Amino acid sequence: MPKQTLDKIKPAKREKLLSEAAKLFAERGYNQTDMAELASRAGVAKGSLYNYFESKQELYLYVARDGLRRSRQAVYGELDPEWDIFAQLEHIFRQGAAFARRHPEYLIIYLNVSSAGMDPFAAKMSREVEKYTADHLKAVLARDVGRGLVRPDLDIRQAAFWINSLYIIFVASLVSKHFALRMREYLEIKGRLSKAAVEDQLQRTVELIRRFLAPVEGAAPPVQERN
Amino acid sequence: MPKQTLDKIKPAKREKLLSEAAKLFAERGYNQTDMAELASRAGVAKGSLYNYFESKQELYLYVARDGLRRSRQAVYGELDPEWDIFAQLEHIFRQGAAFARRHPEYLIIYLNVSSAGMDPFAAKMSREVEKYTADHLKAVLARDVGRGLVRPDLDIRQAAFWINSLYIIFVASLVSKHFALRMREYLEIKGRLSKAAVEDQLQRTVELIRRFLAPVEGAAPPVQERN
Amino acid sequence: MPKQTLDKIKPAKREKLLSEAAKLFAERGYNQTDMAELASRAGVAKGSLYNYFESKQELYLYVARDGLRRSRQAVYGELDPEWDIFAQLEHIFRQGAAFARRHPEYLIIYLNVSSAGMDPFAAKMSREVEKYTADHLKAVLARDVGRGLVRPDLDIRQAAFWINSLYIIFVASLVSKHFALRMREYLEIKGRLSKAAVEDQLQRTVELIRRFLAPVEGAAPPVQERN
Amino acid sequence: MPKQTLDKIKPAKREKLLSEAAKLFAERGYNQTDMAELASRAGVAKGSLYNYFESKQELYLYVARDGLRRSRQAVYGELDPEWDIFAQLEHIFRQGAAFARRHPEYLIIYLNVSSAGMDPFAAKMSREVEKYTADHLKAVLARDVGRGLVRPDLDIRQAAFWINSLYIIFVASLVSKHFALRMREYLEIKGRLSKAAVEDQLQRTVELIRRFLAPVEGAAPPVQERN
DNA sequence: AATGAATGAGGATTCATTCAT
DNA sequence: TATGAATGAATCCTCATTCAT
Repeated sequence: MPKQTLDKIKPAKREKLLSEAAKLFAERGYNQTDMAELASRAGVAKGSLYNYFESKQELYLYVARDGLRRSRQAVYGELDPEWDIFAQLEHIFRQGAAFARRHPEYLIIYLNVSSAGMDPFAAKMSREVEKYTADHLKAVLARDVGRGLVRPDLDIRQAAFWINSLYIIFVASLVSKHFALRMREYLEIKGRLSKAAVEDQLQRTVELIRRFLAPVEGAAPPVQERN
Repeated sequence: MPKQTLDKIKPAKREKLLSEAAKLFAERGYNQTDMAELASRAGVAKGSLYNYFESKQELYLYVARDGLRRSRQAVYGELDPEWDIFAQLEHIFRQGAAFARRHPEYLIIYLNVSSAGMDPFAAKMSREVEKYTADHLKAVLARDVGRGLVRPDLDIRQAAFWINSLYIIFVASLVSKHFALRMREYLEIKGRLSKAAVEDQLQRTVELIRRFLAPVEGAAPPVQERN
Repeated sequence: MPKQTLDKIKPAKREKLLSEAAKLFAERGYNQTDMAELASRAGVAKGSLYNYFESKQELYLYVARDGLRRSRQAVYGELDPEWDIFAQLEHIFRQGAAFARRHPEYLIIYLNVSSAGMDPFAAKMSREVEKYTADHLKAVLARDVGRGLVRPDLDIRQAAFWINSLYIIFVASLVSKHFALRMREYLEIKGRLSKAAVEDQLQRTVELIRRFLAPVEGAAPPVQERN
Repeated sequence: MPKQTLDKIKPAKREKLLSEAAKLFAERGYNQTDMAELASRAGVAKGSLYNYFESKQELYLYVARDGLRRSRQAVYGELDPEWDIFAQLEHIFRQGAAFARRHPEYLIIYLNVSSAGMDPFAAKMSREVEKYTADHLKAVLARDVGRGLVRPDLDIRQAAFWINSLYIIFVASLVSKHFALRMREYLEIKGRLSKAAVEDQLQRTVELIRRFLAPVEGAAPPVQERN
């Protein structure tokens, strides 16, 4: 979608631009982001933005997709497909949390696709955002039902939906002022969310899911070793 | 927060104004909503808006809080505090779904408080939005632990957090284009979300929660009869 | 120019209205004065202002003329026409200074008639503002030339013009931020203008004029006694 | 205070803009001047004004200061500091009158700084406006007392104050509708102020001052020859 | 006569996008 | 290709005045 020109500029410059754009869009929201300020922060001329992208909307879309790609890389990049679902989920949550700490901007942008007035973006992005994760979760769940690690009566689609829902709320709580406050309210945490509190919450959530997935008669299956 | 003048105008006019404001804010988002268009849709003069509210921001805040009140009334208004947690949750989810159908605008506005650039609003509203539900859920859970309806080893704060998280995702899926698409993707639903599909999803989610809360040894407790 | 209704309201209310109007016009200037705020300060309804006056412009004109009348009363009201020009001038300057202290608003409004954008008012008021003083000064000067108190070669019109010019600058220095600062700059006065400094300046100015008017050969004529 | 952009546009365009701005501000006053109309008169887009200046207020301030500089240049630019005070005063009054004829707008703007509601501007400009002239007048007077051209008992600060007061009233009478009318009223001039009448008034005023400054025993000193 | 809600023209400022250099 | 000045539609808010009660 961006113009060819974008590929011709120095990678460092391109990185800087995309990174500043993501931060600014996350900070201000789409409408409140000023192309002039963006250009200035990125150290390029305002007009140059229009050499690289057709419009603000294209730029936003590109940044959002770029963020999605980075997020996916961060979360799934080092995930071994052979791990069982429990190992994968713990990995996913932990990498998600780490990514949220490093690049809250991309998660904020993701969360924003569901905002009022962002329907044009939702129409273009939602499916591609969700499909990968949905397919992955379902495939692993199905496989691990087959392996006897997950209870056989599980409704896989529902399970994937619920698990991902908890993941969304979890990462949202790490990057959104509102969701962070909500989490602290529910969990009665005073002050800022510490790294330890996040790790604790992560483990509790994964444990919750483990319990939900595990075959009923026995205890939860042992955590599979990875690397 | 609104000016006194707002109380002095005819109720029908006030209703119309607040209702159109909610719809427009939900449709366009805060920044893209034009006060002139709002006035025109509400059938009042632009200047009149400023007789009722100090600013666009005050108006938005009032509409958001008004929506919260309506939503709470719709969801909790006819809830009998004596019902057990399972009956209450089913009621809450069902009333939430009905309210989402009747007034998606208020839920959309609620979801928007967590959007980028809405921090000023989040700072003012988040706590009051979440506290009521958090306190209520925790109280009922604690009571029903005491009654033996809920397993005693339950971490009540965590449970309340997770239950409400599922509720948020559930209603979001009914009002947001993005979340609706996401739900259809996960659940492999073709076309629009039918009322029946929503009811089905509602029951599955409540059942999931019931299972999670129920004392382990026995089956899930029977659904409590209400009137 | 005001409507008849103005005469029918209680004098105290009318006084309050005119007084608040003068203060507000002086404080903010004509354009920046808000009829709503004026009404509120005066303790009347906004609509009532339009029962008393056709428009903001009429109101302003009335207040300005009213101020002129008060100022003239304060300055000339107790002046004995039989006093010589020197006694009269000292009286005028002193009463002018006292009036400036009591009612700076009216002098400020007078000074404003010469502001940019106030030509419509200048067209209506300037002559009536200036004619009285001009005629009076010239008459007394002419009389006192006849009495041998003022040098016979005096150009009476010029003298009246210059004397009044000094008077204008003198009172402007008492009520206008700019002219006060200018006076302090020229006279090298630190801090606020004290009452004593004003009296000193008054006497110096009157003495200057006395010297200018006095017949050349002799000393300045003795100050005429008045009750 | 203006933005850098102002320096980067073509001088003719900048001149046109500043000149139209001065005229419009002088014609309408600050508040009544519409940025859109200004842009249109200056032949630039409305938005461009905001590329040059942060705000209307900054623009006004710049125009006012620019006018002050031009006025000072016109009046003092060709003044030889070696001239005696009488030659200098005649030069100042004459150049002032000429400048008032060429650029009444700048003098009108100066007079406006003392208007009601212009205190924010007065606070920023008054001292810089008055200090130069005050210092200059006092210095020349002191020097010429030393040279025996001015009577030694003169209170120099007072004299400077009075002389400048007469100058202000003189130029105000050339540019302000109100002061022009006042002058015609005092001097009983019918119709417009002719150039000859202005020159006559100028000479009379300077003669008045000469008489006031001259050492008492002798006649006024002869007019000093310059080039 | 008094009130204050209603009106809408007006006006400062913003900002995505264009385009000449 | 890079730049940033130019543009003008868009938008929040003000306020003199009207008019129904």
